[in-house]
Parts: sequence; C-alpha cells; structure tokens
Amino acid sequence: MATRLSDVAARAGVSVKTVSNVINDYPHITARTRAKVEAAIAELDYTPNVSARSLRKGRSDFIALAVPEMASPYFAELGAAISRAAKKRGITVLIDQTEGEAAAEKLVLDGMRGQLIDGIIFSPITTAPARITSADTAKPLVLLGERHPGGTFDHVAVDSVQASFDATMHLVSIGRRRIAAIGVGGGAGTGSVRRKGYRKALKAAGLELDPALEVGGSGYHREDGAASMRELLALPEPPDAVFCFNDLMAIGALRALTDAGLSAPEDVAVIGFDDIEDGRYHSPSLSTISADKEWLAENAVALLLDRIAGTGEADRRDLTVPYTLTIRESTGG
Amino acid sequence: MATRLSDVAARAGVSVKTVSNVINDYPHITARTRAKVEAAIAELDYTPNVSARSLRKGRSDFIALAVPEMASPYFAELGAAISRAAKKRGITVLIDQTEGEAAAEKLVLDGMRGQLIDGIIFSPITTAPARITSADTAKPLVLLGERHPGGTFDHVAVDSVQASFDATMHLVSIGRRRIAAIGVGGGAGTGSVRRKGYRKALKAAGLELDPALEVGGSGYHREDGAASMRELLALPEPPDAVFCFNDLMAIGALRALTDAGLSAPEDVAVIGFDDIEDGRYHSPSLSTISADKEWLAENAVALLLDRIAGTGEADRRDLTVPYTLTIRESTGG
DNA sequence: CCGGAGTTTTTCAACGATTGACATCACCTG
DNA sequence: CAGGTGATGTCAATCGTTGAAAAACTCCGG
Repeated sequence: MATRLSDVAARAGVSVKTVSNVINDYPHITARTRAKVEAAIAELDYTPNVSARSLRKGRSDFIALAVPEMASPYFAELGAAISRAAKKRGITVLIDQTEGEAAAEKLVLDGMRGQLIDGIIFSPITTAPARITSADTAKPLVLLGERHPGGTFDHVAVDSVQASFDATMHLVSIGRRRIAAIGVGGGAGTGSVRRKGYRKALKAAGLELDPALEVGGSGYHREDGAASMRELLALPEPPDAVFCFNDLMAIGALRALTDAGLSAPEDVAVIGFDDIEDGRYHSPSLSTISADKEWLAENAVALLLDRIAGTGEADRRDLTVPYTLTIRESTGG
Repeated sequence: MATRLSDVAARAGVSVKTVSNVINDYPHITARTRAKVEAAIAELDYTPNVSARSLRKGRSDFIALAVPEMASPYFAELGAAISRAAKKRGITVLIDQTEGEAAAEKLVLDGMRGQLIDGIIFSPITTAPARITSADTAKPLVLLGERHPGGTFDHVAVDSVQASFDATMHLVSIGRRRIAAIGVGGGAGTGSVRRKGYRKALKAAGLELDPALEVGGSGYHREDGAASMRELLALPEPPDAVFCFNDLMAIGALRALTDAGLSAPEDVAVIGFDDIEDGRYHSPSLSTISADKEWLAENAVALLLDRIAGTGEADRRDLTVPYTLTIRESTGG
C-alpha cells in the first residue's frame, strides 16, 4: 500500500492539493473534479497516511484509554464501550495497561506516546488523583473513578457514596444486621469513598459500626474477595451480609462462601458493585450497583473531544453517571 | 510538550545529528557525549515524535490486534497478554474490535489504519480464514484461531481437534455415556474443528453419535450456552455430560442447569474450553482446556516481529500452543 | 471586449525525525 | 610527522500531508 496522495493526483489529473481538498471536504470544488478524484481514490484504494497527516496537523484522532488492567472484566467492558463510542466519532482508542504501576501511570500523564495521541481518558489506581495537576500533562485529560474535590480535570464517575449507601441499605432492608464491607483499602480513593457510603447507611439504620467487619486491602480481584470473606467467616461473630466494593471481589467472596459450606443469600447475603457480566450468570446471580457504562463511555469521550477541540467550557466539568440497584439472587432477589 | 530533537541538541550543546545518533544507538559515541545528551533528554522530558519518526522510517512500532470483541473474557485476557508481550519489546498494541462484522474484518485486512501499524495479529470470526490471501493485505499478519491447511500466513493456535478429543474423553472417563456438544455452528471454523475432536472421541469410546446432542449456532456467549443447554434438557433423553466449545458458553450452560434445578457434575458434567478466569471461581468451578495464553502471546508477537523485520523464514510457520486438561468441580474434579 | 468579483486550483513551504555523503577535528601510532 | 581512526558536525533530502497564499479560471455587467 504505497499509494500516496500524489499517485491519486496523477491518476485524476489534478494537483496533490486538490486531492487533499477533496478528502478534507474543502467547500470549493466542482462536482466534476470531486468525482474524478473520488474515482481515482477508489481505483487506487488509497488511504491517507496517518503519520504524515498527524505530523502536519498536530491531530491524530487517536485517544488513549489508560486502565489498570484490561483483563479485568469491568475495564474490559468499559474499554469496549469507549472504543465503540470513539469509533462512532471517527476516533481510535489506544488502550494502555498501567498494571497498577505508578511508573506506568506517570508515563501516561507525561504527554506519552510521543505526541501521537490527542488526549487521554485515565482511570488511575496508584496515583492519588488529587496529586494530578495540569502541570503534569500537556494533553487534554478526562478522569474516571472517584471524585476528588480539588481536581483540575474533567471527570466522569458514579456518585459512589450514594450508590454505596443504597447498596448497604438494601442489605438492611432484607433484614441483615451484621453487615461487612470488603475492599476498604482499595486504590485511588475507591475504598474510602465507598466506605463512607457504607458507614452512612449503617448509621442511618441505627447499626453499630464494627471495625472487624471492614476488611480488604488494595487488591480488587477475585482472590482478594475470597481471602477477605474467609477472614470474615473466621470471626467469632461472622457477618450475615457483605457489601463488596466491586463485583470481582464479590464473586471471589461467593466462592469462599461455597467453599465453607455456606450459601448466599441464606447464610450471608452478598452485593457487589459494577455489574459485570459474570455476575449475571454466576450461581447465585449477583446483586450489584449497575452503572450505565454506555452513558459513561459516551460522555467521557464527548467531554474529551470537546476539550481537544477547545470548544469545551473553560472550567472543568464533573459528570455523574446514572446507576441502578440491581437485585439478584445473592441478596434474595 | 513541544520539545523537539533540536531543543535537546541545543541543551546538550551538540548537533541534532548527534542526538539522533544517541537515540538510535549509533556505535561511535563517547561516553561523555552520550551522558550529556541523555541528561538533556531527561531534563527536557523529550519523547521523539512518533508521527515524524514513523513517517521517515516507515516503521511505527505499533501493531494491531484485531479481535471480535474485547469485552469477552478470553479476548480480554489474550489482549492483556499480547500487550504485555509487545511492551517488553518496545511495541505498542492497538486493539481493534471487529464485532464480528465482516466489513470491519475486511478493513483490518486492507492495510488499515493508514500505514500506521507495522503488522497485525488477527483473530478472525466471520471471514473464512481460507479466503484470506496475502493479496488482501500489505502488512505482515499472524493468524490466531483454528488452523487451515491452505493458509498463507503464519499461524498460532491450539490443536483444537486433539484438545477436544481430550476433553470429550475426560467425560467418557468419568463414566458418562450420553455426551453432548455445544457450539458446533461456531464461527471461523472453530465449531467444525472442535466437533471433529468430539466425534473422534465418541467413536474411540464406542459411543453412538446422536445428532440431537450436537447443538449451538454461531454465537459463543453465555446466553448461547444457556439456550443450548435448555434445548438439551428439553430432549426426551437429555445428556449426562456436555462439552462446551468455550468457557463462556459453559458458564451459561451451568447457569441453565441450575435454573432447571439440576446440578453439575451430578446430573450433567460440564467441561469448557479456554480457561478464562471466571471459570475458576464459578460454582461449581469449571473444568476446561487450558491453553497457555502467555506462550501464545509471546510467540504470536515474536512471529509477527520476525516477519516485520524480514528476518523470518520464507515459508509460513504454524505454531501449536501447549495446553492442559484442567479438571475442576464441574466434572467432579 | 474589459474589469472585477468570485470560485477553483495550484504552488510553496512547513511539520519533526532520520539518513547519507562528506567535512572536520583531535588523537594515536609507528 | 604522515596517515589512520574515531567522534562529531554540516548540509540537504526525504517521508506524505496540509495551511497560507497566490494564480488561474469563470462569469457578469457595462
């Protein structure tokens, strides 16, 4: 595919610039010329060279999505949604796995990838979001994940406190009194924000807060959920319900429950957060907080493109993703 | 980030050429100069402009991975592995979702992305692999998925027939006599190849082949597996074991089983294919064919880079991914 | 048939990094 | 001290595309 603009031009009998004009929808072109050029393009199967174009224009129509790990179902689903949303607008998404490494996250922030990308959608995990300032990056950036009042960037996320409150209240509403939380140590503020909602709910329900029931470190994987659940079950007085700060841990927790010969929701009710597809097919199916990922993707992309085009408002925007409480078997749905 | 090569040169007090030499590992450079230049690069936080470099060199160090959908756990895990393998070699992976659309797949094959990428790792689904010829693409290409004798490209895959044989024989070995197969209509040859292994095993075990036990269309998702399982359970003589052609369907099948008040492995033993993480944590945990994804990723990337560098052997290579039969609860492990 | 107002098309020079041919030096060696 | 070697610099060209500006063309009224 060595077809260049000049080849097309030669074929169509016009100048290189005219071909470029046709491609870029320059208004003043005769129908005749346009037709000729388009025919030549079709015949030669021409595709513009992205590198050259981006070098000249300073725009590449590539954006990066930086996530901790793409194999994690939530991020995989998110990535798919964002890719789709971007494609609709003629934008290509480049996915970056930071693998939870601070170094990799820093790389993302430093106008990484040698100016190829026009902007970044960033889901931080190690980098304390508050510490990210506009000085750190030259590229437009949209943050996903927990909100942070002092931030300088556009931001899209669920109201985690409220959602966690709802999840916990749901456990209360089905009669549970000893409700645990898994994932309180979670990265990038997730743990503390969701715990806030959890505690608020306990208080609202008049339940006592037992520190022994708040468990979980920074990992948010299945095995972390399983380990936390085992820890809880080993307590002198185990919980009768657990709110896991994400679905992946909830699935691990359910597994640990089964391994212990117990079952959900009878012995322990379990609710997660994220609504990943696995949860729907799990036995028992998993109750969860279901954020609208399509909405999130659409808006994150739109926000970023606005910023890139410079048409966005001057001050940063904070979008809140709609969510619903989805009740399934794991809480007796 | 408007730092250019010339800025670095000025800062280091050397010529642009020297900086370029340092970056590109030109042999004759004093340690002093190299140090100076490297210091300048670090201070200015310089990153070469990818567009300019790729325009000039004709190499971008980007490769594309084209998969049907990245939200599907198998592809997500594969994508993660390939990204990692590529990163080790200084290559960036661009993931493309074809969403099972023939048009999108065709786009991938037409030296898509305007010459930005150096090569493609392609996991086809609608495009009949035999139909892909080197005439269709100008870029080096490595195919994943079922093998096809007539192909013209390098290829990496599990020996699906053998693996399916093993999976089926495992069901036989635990005493099952009425063994069904789910996914026989699967895309890009997967269905027919795995069915071949399945049938071979039945024959080897002296079991009769019942066409009613071979079900499933082209979809390979959880809901397809669930639907197929329901279909099987509705038979006058339902199966006592099922081999699902991928784990996702197996999970759906397990769910359908549960919904019908039956359980695995007691009523119906279930085995899948792929060893996705979900399967390990499912209740019951899922027996499966576990292909070495890291191996697959490493080799697919290495093969492609060889091809790109032109150092590969002239004739196409066909690599077979090692796998193991992993027995878990769903078959009584 | 000319001048001017558009409209359409072309010419020219970047964008930033790399490379090749060659010119300089500064040393070192015999 | 001539000649060789190693290290760096100069200069110009190149990759394919596009913005700015200039040139060529069309059309119309006078």
